[in-house]
Amino acid sequence: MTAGTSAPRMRADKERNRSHILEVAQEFFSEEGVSGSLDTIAKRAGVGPGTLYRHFPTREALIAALLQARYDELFDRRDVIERDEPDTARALERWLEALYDYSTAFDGLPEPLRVALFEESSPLATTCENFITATEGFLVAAQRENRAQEWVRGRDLFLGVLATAWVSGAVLADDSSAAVLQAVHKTGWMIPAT
Amino acid sequence: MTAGTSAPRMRADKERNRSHILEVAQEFFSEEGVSGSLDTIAKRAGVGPGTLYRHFPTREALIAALLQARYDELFDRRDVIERDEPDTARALERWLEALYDYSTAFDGLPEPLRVALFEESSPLATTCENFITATEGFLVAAQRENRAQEWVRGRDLFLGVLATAWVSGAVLADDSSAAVLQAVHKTGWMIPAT
DNA sequence: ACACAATACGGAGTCACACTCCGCTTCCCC
DNA sequence: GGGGAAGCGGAGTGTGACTCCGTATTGTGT
Repeated sequence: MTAGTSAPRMRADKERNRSHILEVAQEFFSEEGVSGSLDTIAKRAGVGPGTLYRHFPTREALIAALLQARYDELFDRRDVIERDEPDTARALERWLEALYDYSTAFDGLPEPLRVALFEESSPLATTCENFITATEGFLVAAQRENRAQEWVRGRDLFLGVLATAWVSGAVLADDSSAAVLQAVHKTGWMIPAT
Repeated sequence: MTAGTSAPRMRADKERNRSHILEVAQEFFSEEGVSGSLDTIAKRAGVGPGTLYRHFPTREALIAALLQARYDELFDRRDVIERDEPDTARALERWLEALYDYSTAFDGLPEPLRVALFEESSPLATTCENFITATEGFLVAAQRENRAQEWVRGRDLFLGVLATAWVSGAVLADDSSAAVLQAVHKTGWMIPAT
């Protein structure tokens, strides 16, 4: 059989540029947050802006490509939780923590993720959908054992995580608000074990 | 005695321009959200950009001026709640609803408010501080009667409200997520009456 | 009523960033 | 190693934030 429909093999220079841009963008977004200047990324990568935009037509596309690696890692984490966490509420909690870490990967990341939730054309949209589906899985399991409020949905919890991550983005290093808000959120959806 | 230090009386044209800019900005921000183009506001108001920036040196200053009117209204609401709501938890809840309405006044308003919380130089900063103080008042009263978790602070609840408002900013009209998140938040900080 | 500071105005100008377009280069296959 | 397709660079365009200074408007003292 052939290599499959998904990888028509790239020209060498294209592939080289693409991965180099991603490296540079990774570093740049880590320093400046996801709303830093794209032209600067191109300059730092030693390519023209045209090249950057040909590879990643929008900022969201670039972010999506960067998140791809972490995406796989996140779903590994999900599998681990599913495998060795018998307590359904605790499992859901751990999954939400994982999601939180994911959406805190870069400064300002929650914003495009939130937007993507309501624009199906965004390259981040399907990513978000997957997160919601996974969340829904953990949530339903917890609800079946009466360990989560039955009036919440996966979508709501995902938005809650995003909102918490959004707040953290501006929180001072010594401020405990992010932790408190996570606790409020958790106390809100969870039903304590009997 | 003289008119006092606070109002050195403005030149007629200055006063006229200032209030006209505010009218236009009010309408424009209502349509486009608080991150719309300032130059466009100047154009619509029939003044040069210089005039707009002389009156309101930053976007935050303009927003702050616009919020001033609603600010008074909000604190009236606080007084009403304080006067005729004997249930301390319900009083806090109503106050948080008022804050939520306030921070939903314009599209995108939660963002500058959040930023202002961590930049004391912002003209919105003192506004935020007042909100937190007021929230703290309701919260402490509720905590004294064991109707609110003792590990939350006014600042946390304010941030929680902002976060909820932030989510609502992108929510589809028929989506109930905003309401659910508010409920999660409430369930999180509140302790049911015995 | 008038002149003359003082004050405020307007809009052209600068800078930074997003994003496009096309002549030229590089690659790959025969 | 030749030729056509694929990709590249960077100059160019458009928009928005924000400044600067010559000009117009205002209020006041005479």
